[in-house]
Amino acid sequence: MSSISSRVPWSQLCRLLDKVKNGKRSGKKELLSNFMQSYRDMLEKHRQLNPNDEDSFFPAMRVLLPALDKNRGAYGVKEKKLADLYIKILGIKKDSPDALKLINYRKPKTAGGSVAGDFAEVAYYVLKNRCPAEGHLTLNDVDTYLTTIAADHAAKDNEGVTSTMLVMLRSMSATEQKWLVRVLLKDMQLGIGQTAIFAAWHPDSRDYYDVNNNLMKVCSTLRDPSVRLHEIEVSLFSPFRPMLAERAVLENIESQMQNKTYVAENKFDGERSQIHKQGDKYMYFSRNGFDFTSNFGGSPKEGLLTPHLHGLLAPHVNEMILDGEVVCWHKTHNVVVNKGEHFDVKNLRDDGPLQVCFCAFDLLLLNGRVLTNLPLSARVELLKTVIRESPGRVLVSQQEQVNDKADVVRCLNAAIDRRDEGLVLKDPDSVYRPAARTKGWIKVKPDYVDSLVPELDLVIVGGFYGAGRQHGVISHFLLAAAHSDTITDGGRVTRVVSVCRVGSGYTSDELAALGAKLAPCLSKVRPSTVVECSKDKPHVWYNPSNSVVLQIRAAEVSTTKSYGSNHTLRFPRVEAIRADKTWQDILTTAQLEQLRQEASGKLAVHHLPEDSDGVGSGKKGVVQGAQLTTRGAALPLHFTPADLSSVTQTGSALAGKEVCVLDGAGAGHTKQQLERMVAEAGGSVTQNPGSDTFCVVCSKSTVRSKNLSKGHNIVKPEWLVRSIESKELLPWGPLDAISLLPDKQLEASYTHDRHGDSYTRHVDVARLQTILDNMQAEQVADVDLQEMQEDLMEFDEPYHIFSRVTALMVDEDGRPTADGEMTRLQLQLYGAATVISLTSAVTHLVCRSSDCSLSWEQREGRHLVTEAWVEDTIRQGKRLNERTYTPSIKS
DNA sequence: GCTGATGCGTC
DNA sequence: GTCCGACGACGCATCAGC
DNA sequence: GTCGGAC
Repeated sequence: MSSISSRVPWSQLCRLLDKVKNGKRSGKKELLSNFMQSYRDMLEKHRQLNPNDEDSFFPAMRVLLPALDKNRGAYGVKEKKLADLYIKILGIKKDSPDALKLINYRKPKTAGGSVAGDFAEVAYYVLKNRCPAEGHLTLNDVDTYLTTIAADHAAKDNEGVTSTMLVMLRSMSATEQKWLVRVLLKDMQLGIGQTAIFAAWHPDSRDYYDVNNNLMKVCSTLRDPSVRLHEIEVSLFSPFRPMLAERAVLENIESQMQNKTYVAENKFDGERSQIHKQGDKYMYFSRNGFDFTSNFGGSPKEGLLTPHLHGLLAPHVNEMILDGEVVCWHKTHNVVVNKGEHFDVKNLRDDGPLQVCFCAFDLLLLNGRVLTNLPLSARVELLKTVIRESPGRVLVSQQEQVNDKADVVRCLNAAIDRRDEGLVLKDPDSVYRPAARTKGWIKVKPDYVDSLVPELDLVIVGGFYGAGRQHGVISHFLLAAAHSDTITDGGRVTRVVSVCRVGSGYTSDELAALGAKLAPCLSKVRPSTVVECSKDKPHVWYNPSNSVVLQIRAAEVSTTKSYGSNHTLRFPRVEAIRADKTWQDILTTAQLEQLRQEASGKLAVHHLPEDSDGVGSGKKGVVQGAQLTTRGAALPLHFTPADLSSVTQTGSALAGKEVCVLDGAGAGHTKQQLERMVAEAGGSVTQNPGSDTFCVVCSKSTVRSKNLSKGHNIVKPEWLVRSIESKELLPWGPLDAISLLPDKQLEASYTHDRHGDSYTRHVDVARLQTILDNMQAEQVADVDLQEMQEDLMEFDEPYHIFSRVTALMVDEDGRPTADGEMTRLQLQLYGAATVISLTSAVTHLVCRSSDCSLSWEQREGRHLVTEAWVEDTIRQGKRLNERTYTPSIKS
């Protein structure tokens, strides 16, 4: 029996994914829901014929949510390996332009400005002329190949991976490869995430996934959204997503604590681990549901922990699930060692100075009884009865009551003295909610508090191009400290060494301003003042002597071999852009070393004042002059053309829209005139269209416009002028566009007939003439519309119920209408052709209303049916008699 | 056998 | 308030190239 | 892990 996935062409799924990616948010959900519903319908029918078949939506779901798919292992390929792989199987030279595009996919100059930073998109352009125009694989084929790749990677069979990739290359179009790449990279860029996708599938799917980390189960157990799952609980040997903690804001800590008594625990600095036990069988799962049983021990006879844990459990404990943290214990110093200190708790050696220690803080199941709905206080009481502490091996998290901010501050100060990572505050009445971050637990760390950590001023010496949303721009930086050994007698800094990279803490506006400030100190080669920093060469270098100083916040200083200073920072982020400082004012390597020694690397050494006022006012005098630079304070954003500064806005047709004007020829304007008009109409202008760009304006198809057409709507200057004149955004018809993205194509097909005539708008004489000319010429626009129809999804037999149906949606007066999108999609999904104006090919007029004024003569023998005919036909799986669905005829 | 790249998991 | 993606550090495993 | 931004 063939599965549904073997009847879904991969090409068709890719078209859906393209539409979802390019669609508006609400549209994304609807597209997915429609797809899921039809898949569900087919599964249901399939199951009626084959009651024992286990087929489910899983093959499709793991494509939609590849990052959540734990049912097969890693592929072992990311951008770099994929680049090598493609270069190999395409047989292109390693230094050819296309090979360089793949390897340097982030660099705009080599990869191509508009697609740089999106590896799948870069690959698409490289593959475009090198693979078939249309693929013939099904979803099931791709699913099988992916499983093969994962298996070959696990078996270290590189040749196997290469040959599978080659087979797929030969049977897929470039677009299909693009989506394959996204699945392999586990980053679909759909603009819609697990929450929405789960919600579209089944109301219980998110909760169910949270307790089993198993997409296959989610799909096979939850089939009908109207059938709810009553028991959604953690269960033995299924990894659940552990409960998380929300970040504390010390100023508001009492309201975060709901003004009641909480308990404070140590925040252990190790790795989250859940231990499942039944008799002598044990399993260990990490925070993300990965199985580390082989490291810690599947039985009392093996592993780093189970042999020591087993005997510490009370005799009556048969089944049990513990939640806690595995940390490292120093055997001779008798202390817990910070995670920052160069070890891996999962791979400790028995003969070393460190051993695994489990810090238990919750008990979720005991002897068949699920405890998640008990209050924390009750769970912890039970926890104490099932497990005995043993120094250095097992300990149970100690709790201390905290009533107000002063109590929290006292506990935090004590944590700072112990060099702990921080505190976790818990509501003793709270139940255990898998994966929830905001329902009862709060984490407090010293580095969240301004006054507790020192300012670390470092200078920018390098920049890296970003990916995804930050594509095409320098988005993160290499930072350096002053090299103490080379500071001269006069105290002048002459050399700097790298310390860390940083890529967050600033807004996008601040990043743009930073880019402008850094432009003058760009350097093609490493400046001689930057001492060579072993690994990770930045894409561009900056001269430290006139570069920008950043104030960095971090949790710890630690030693490293990755950076020239031999020091680095844990959790670095930008606190402020210090326009008032130069490289003469930055941290020195000697100071870094001192900070590292001072408090085992922890940067917080001071106490907070224990009167509650001291905290709230901490913000004031602490960070002198450390305000982040704001937009407009420094240079104008580098993408804002200066010649528009004098334009005054006179309209709002383009309010909030960013437009890129390539030329203005068609409308008798210059590029600059059009740009000014855009600004006057409230829009903004860009020279390099990005993801926020509304449209690209140009009069004819050029190399540049073709390149841009993959990610942008390319429209003609006439449309721009007409829209600005009529003071509103006119919808795009086929005549207005050089090329439209798929979602806009669909829109255009609804609002315009096949000759470009708008259903909803008045047409002036000049435009009418254009339309008439166009009808005679029968040119591009018509072809586009036909392609668009062909692109719409269709399924193979036997689900081709509407084959040989050509449908036209009509309103109650029998006139073509753009409404009824759902019915139109359903028709297309099940094999009908749909058109947007009355032609001789039309076989069915589908009326949105239950009565209709169309006469028999006007129908010319066509079927006239209500939308119910479509719905009922799909539901029953066979084409129903049209006559019983004829609308009543109005006179 | 060493080293640097690359990927995959943790935080 | 929630969700999401783009970023930071590490250690270990693996592999290609010397 | 942190962070900013979209919704």
